[in-house]
This record gives sequence, structure tokens and C-alpha cells, in this order.
Amino acid sequence: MGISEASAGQEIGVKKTRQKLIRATESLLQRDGLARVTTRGIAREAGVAEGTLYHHFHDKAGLLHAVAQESMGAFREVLEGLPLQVGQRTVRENLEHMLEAAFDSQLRIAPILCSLFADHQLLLRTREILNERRIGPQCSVEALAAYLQAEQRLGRVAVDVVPGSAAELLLAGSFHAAVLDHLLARQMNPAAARLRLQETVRTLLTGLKPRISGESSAPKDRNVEL
Amino acid sequence: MGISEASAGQEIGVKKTRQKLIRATESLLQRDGLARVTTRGIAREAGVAEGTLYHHFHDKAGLLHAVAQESMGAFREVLEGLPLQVGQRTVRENLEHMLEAAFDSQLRIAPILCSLFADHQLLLRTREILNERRIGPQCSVEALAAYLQAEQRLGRVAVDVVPGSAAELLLAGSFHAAVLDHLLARQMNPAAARLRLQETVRTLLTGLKPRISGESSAPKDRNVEL
Amino acid sequence: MGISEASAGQEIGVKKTRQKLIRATESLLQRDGLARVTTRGIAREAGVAEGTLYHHFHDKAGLLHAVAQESMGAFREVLEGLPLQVGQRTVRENLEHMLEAAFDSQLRIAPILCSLFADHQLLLRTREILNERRIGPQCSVEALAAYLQAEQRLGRVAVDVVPGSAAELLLAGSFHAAVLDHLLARQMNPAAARLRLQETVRTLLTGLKPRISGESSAPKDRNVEL
Amino acid sequence: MGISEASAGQEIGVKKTRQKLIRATESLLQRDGLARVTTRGIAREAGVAEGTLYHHFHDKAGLLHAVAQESMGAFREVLEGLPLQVGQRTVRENLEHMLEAAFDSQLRIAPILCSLFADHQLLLRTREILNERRIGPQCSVEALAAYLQAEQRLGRVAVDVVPGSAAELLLAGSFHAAVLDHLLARQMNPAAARLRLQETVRTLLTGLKPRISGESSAPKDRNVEL
DNA sequence: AATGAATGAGCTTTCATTCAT
DNA sequence: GATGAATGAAAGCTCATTCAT
Repeated sequence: MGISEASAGQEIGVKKTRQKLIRATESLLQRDGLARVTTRGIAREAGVAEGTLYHHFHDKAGLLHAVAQESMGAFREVLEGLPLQVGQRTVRENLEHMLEAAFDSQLRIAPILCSLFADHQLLLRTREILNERRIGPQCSVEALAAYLQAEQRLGRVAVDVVPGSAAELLLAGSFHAAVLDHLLARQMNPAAARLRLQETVRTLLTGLKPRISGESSAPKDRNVEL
Repeated sequence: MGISEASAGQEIGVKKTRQKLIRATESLLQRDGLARVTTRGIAREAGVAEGTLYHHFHDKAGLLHAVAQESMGAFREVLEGLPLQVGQRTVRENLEHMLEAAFDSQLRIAPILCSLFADHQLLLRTREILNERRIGPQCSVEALAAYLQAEQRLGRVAVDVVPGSAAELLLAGSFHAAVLDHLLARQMNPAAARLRLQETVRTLLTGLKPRISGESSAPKDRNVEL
Repeated sequence: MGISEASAGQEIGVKKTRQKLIRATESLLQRDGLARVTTRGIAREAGVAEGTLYHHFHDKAGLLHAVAQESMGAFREVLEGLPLQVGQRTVRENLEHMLEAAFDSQLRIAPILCSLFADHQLLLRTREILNERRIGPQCSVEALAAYLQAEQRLGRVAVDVVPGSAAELLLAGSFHAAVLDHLLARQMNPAAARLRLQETVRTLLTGLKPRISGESSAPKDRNVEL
Repeated sequence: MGISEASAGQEIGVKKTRQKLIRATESLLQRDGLARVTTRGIAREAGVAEGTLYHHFHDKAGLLHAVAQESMGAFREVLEGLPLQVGQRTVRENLEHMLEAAFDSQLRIAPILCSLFADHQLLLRTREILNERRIGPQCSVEALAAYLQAEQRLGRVAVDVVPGSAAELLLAGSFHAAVLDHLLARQMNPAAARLRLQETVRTLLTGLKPRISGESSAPKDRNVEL
């Protein structure tokens, strides 16, 4: 709240106070966790007075939901491009690409989403929003399942696969990885994370069943088989 | 907390106060979430005075860690029986059985584990415990991976499968399901939950790749192939 | 506060904003009580911006005083017509009529007047106004006492009565009724309220002392005796 | 919260904290008015920590009600002795005595009672208490009316008097006086206040009606007539 | 070991007031 | 004159922790 910043804020950000609050909250949520995030801290981080928060949101929960919604929204967009890729490239490549985007998103959302479990009242209100607005994790699963079904029709995915189950497994894999990375403070470099996801995709594509002939998932037959 | 109850507590439970506190905390954590759990609430639920808590634990965080430890510990036991089953029955049956147990455990732990994300200070100390005591999710993954590797040696799992990746995928599936069930307040009956897990196992066993011949995962060849 | 309403306000009420604020405040004072009346609420009720209040009044207390002054002023007018009625009709009728008017006024003022006790700083400044401007309850008492004294001179009121005491008793009766109606949320219909006041007047006219002869306050001798 | 006071508090007042809080609140209520009374101020005045308030009362309103109830309680006791005095001394003396007690009580209660009008939420809860517990002003009226009716049977009060109406008039007179004394900051010495009340009683006993004969309320016939 | 009244820092929220437009 | 976003002091209240008993 230095002088320069204050005047700068008035020049540039006349109507951006709301966004500043959301960004500040998201940032603190990531850094300290829901329980440690106070309205005082948010206001300080956003560079505004504490009372200002209440001009833009009904209360702290309202702000928190705005943050949750924005984050969830990002989640959604990731999956919206999927339908366009049906039949393009290989299934493996599409899934890898999708899963990387999902993981990035989940890595950001996971601590916020998980935080909700700390306050069942907040969890309750979030549930309602998720149901009303048709957003949230289950939508991602549906979008991915739809993609897999489309590929199934093209013969690029085995006919006996249940698309919903496979979609859930993939997203679960990346969500689990995101949660564990946070929980264990694993500092994954992007390359390692990508490799892990590729491994996940490969495992699911191949399956665990032993195969009689040499129909392994060797790189050579990528384009042919899938 | 009448007189009779107090003395009864002294007769029977002289050294069980600690356990009562842990149970009470776990129960409240499940019901209300970390943020709503107060020392007063815990004391009331446990049927002791508020001050008593501090005779058994250094502070609230200490109690919370004891709870986390117990919960995480339970997670471990689930997987300890796995090595005994190598080569027994079918892989599918073993995995189904294991995954059901894991899911039950995760359904209980998920809200507590997730709650930790609300308080990064608590998360930090929990991390240390997880690392020191060699408990927690990553141990389950390792145990399951070891089992898969053993089956791989017996030829009951495809040789080109990375056991760690497959193990993570399975446990991720059940963890994801547990979190979503809580988040969306899905009331799953046990039968439906079991079916869902069986579907997950089947999907992973089969894989997504289309197969030329009719080597589907039809029920008939269960015992033969796996 | 849409555009049309704002411009309409500028056309018609250019200089009535002050009155709108006073009316709005009075109305909210009645409905919610002093403690619940906020500048924001007043502005909204008056249909102006919050800041506008400070163009017309030095601060919230200034506005509150304007309201108190107006209310108290209304109290005075009620009694101004009394002198004209000396010697007219019966004393009983005049008193009944006066008391009804006083009660109506007090029913409106009581909650505002009483509210002042919640803030002694406000009470202090109100006192000054009451003393300076010669308005307020004690003026009503004096006006009524003057009327009674005039009737006393005409022999329509007993010579040994202290006019001030009787005047206070009458107004006290209606004030007390007004306060209790508010306090207990008694929903009095006008007819019942009128009857109660008539009873009050009759009681005071007759007095409690037992009388030897049958000189009751029977309706027949109304005009004769009074 | 000096050291000496703290230890003194622990010696003497182990279980009197609740009373200290009530006394402190009552005192501040009188001095500053409801709106200026803060939990912080109460705690300081009582010499305890702010949080202590919440060990003894659910919230500020709860404490306020305890205060109101205590004050009201004093009001009640005043009237309880009345039945014993039926037929004793003169009616005038009994009423004077009663009214003095009522006035003392009302002088204390008035600012608190009136304060309630500043917060309609508080008013609402008070109403409920008044209705449930059968206390409050209307009970005083009833008790006094019962006394007057008893005197009526003994012929010491005129038969055509409506006891309820007369009782209300008397208590209204003293309530009105109490409110105005506060409102105008009249510093009445006890003697003047007593005289005023005696005047009130005399006025009501005599009535306003002019009397033909000399049956005035002269001091000589006190004991005989009443 | 157990108690529970007391503590006080710190939380969310309200609201009268200011001021650039 | 009018606006309303921004302010920040102060309110009511919570709760982990202490300590005399």
C-alpha cells in the first residue's frame, strides 16, 4: 500500500479491485491453506483496505466461491477442445496431451478443492454450485468419456471398453498424482511429470493382461494399431 | 459428565482417555471438517474436560497428528496381506478384493487427508511423519506394485507393464472415487461401489487398445487367462 | 437508482433531497430501531447515494437531530388547538379528544424518543434542542395544564386540583399506553384504544375517593356537571 | 486489572464473575446507553477478560437480558407486598408508598427499557421473555389493580372506579416522570420527587370533577374517609 | 490425572465518513 | 449537488491454551 502503488492502482485498476482480491486469495490459498487465509491477509496481499472486500463480495465465503469457480472454470476449458481431435493423430498422443493439461489444472486446483473438506459448511455450498452450474470434475469425466466413445466408433479404442470407466481412471491418475505431489512436497520437474503421465497412458492403453503373441505396445506400431 | 460418569471413567478407562480423544477427534473430523473441530468440541465428544487434552498431547496439532497417524496406519494394513496372495486365485479377483479394501479405507481417510490442505503448517508436520514412519499413500502404492511385480514373474501380468504405474492407477481410481463421493455427496450403496471398482479393474486389465482377434475379457475366460 | 430514476429525482426533487432523507430516516427508525439504522440503509430508502447525506447534514447525528426535531415539533402542534376549546362542549369531551390526538402522536414518537436512551451522546444533544427550542413533552404538559387552569376558572374543574399534576397524569397515561403497545406488540384497533383513553379520562375526572351520595359519573349528567 | 485486584478477585469472587458482569453492564448501561456499551467496555469495567463474558452468557444479548431480568425482578418485588396492606393505614398512604417504590425502580429501569427500542431484534427477544415469564410492566399493573379492587370491596375506593384503569394511571404517572427526568436530565432531590408523587396520588384520589359541598381532600379527613 | 473458569490474541464483519469523479 | 468505491477503526465473538484446584 505504498504511495506509488496506491496511485498506480487508481490509474490502471479502477474496476479491477475485484480481480485483485480473487488473485490475492488464490495465491494465499496456495501458499498457506484455507485455514491460514484471513480477510486481513487477503486485503493486504491485494493492496486494499479490509472493508473493500465487502464491497465486492457478500462475505469471505462469497470470495472463496468466486475463487473456486474461476479455478473450476479453467478446468472445464481444458476439456472443451477434445472433441475436435477425434480421429486426429494417435489416441495415445491425444490422451497424453489432454492429461498434461488436466494435470496442470489439477495441480492448481487440488489444494483449494481439498481445503473445502476442512469446512463442511463451505463444502455444502460448493456442492450446490457444482450441481447448479454443471461444472466440476464429473463434467471433465463426461467430456473425456465422450471423446473415447467417439474414438471407439472409429475403431481406435477397443469396443469392449467402458468409456466412462476409462475416462475416470485417466483423470483419477492425474488427480492422485497432483494430490500426492502436494502432500509429499514432491518437486517434480515438468519433464518428469510428463514422463509419468505418458507411462500412465501407456499402462492403460496396453492393459495388464498378458498377451500371447508379441503384440506389445512397441513404438513401431503406434499409428497402425491405434 | 455427571459424578457417576466421571468416576466410572476413572475406574474403567484410566489409560484410555488418550484413545477416547483420538476417536472423538476422528469422528468430528469426518462430520464437521477440520475448521469446525474445536478443542471444546473434542473434549465434549470424548466426555472429558477441555484441559485434559493437554495432559495427553502437547497441543491440538499433536492430537491431530496422532489422528492422522492412526488413519494413515490403517491405510497400510490394508495392503499388508497382499504378498500372501501372489499366485492364488486370479489376479482380477485379488485386485478387486484389494481395491475394495482400499476404497473403504480411503472413504474414511479422504476427508481427513484433504483437510490437511487447509493448514499448510499441519501439512508440513504431517509430511515429516509420513516420511519418517514410512506410512501413507506412497507405501500402499509400493506394496501393490510389489504384488504386481510378483505376479508378473509368474506370467500372470504382462511383462511390459510398469508395476508402479499400474499400482498407482488402481489406487488413484479408488481414491478419486472416494473424494468425488464426498465432494458430491453421492450416496453409493456398497453393491454399486463394488461394481464400479470391478469395472475399474476390468478396464485396466484389458487396456484400451483394440485387439484383432476376439480375445475379449469375457467372463468365460477369467480363470484361464489371468 | 436506475438512470431514469436519478434524472427524475433531479427534475422534481432538486431541493427535496433533505426532506427525503429525513422521511427515510424516520421511517427506518420506526421499523428497525436506531441501532439498525445505517447511513447506507437511509440512502437506499431515500433513493440517493450514501455520500449525498453529507451534503445536507454534517453527519449522521445531524440527520438524526433533524428527525428528532421534526417529530418533537409534531408533538407540540397537537396541543396548540386546546386553548380555543376552553368553555366549549364538556371538559370530558375536550380531554378525550385531546388525549386521542396525543396518543396518535406518541405512538409514532415513542420508539424514536426511547431510542435516544440507547445513545447518551445523542440524548445529550437532543436535550439541548428540547431546552432551546421550547418543544418536547414538557411543553405539552404546560399547554394542557394551561387549558385545565382556564377551565378551573370557569368552574368546570375542581378548584383544589393542581393543573400541572392532572395534565401530567393524563399525558402520562397515554404515553405509557403507547410505550407498552410497542413493547408488547399489542395490536390495538382504534376503537379499543379510544375506549381505553375514555376510561382513563373518566377515572381521572371521577377520582378514586368513595362518595357518600350517588353522584356517580353516569352518562346522564355529563353536560350538567362538567 | 491491577495485580492486587486480580488476586482479590480470586480470593473473594470465585463464583461471582457472573454477578460482576451483570453489575458492570448495568452501570455502563446507565452511564452511556445501550449503543455505547461494548463487550470490551463491560469486560474492562468488570475487571475480567473479554472472553470470560462468553463463559457466563451465550452472547451479549444474553447478558443484556440477564440485566433486564434482574432489574425487572426488583420491580416485581415491590408490588408483592401490596396485598398485605389491604385495609391497613389509609389508601392514600399505601398508594404513596407503593408509588415511591415504583418510581425508584422505574428510574433505574427506564433507560434500559427504552434502550430496547433502539434494537428491534432485542425488543423481539425481550417480548418473548416478558410473555413467557409473566413478568414486566403489565404484571405490576395487574398487582396494583388487584389491590385497588380489594380496597373497593372494603369501601375504601369508589365502587364505580375501574381498578385496572386507575392502576395504569398511577404507574403511568411515575413511569412518565422517570422517563422525563432522564430525558431532560432533571436532577430531582428525593424530597421533591416524593412531593410530586404525592401530588399525583392526591389528584387521582380527588378527581377533576368539581364538587358542590366542601368534601375536599383536606388533610383532616384522611383517616376517616379513606 | 483431571477439571473448567479464565485468558487474550485474532478472527470476520459493519459502518460512518471521505473524496475523486 | 450527487455519486459510490474505498477506507479503517471498532465491534461481537471464537478458541487454543493455561493454571489453581
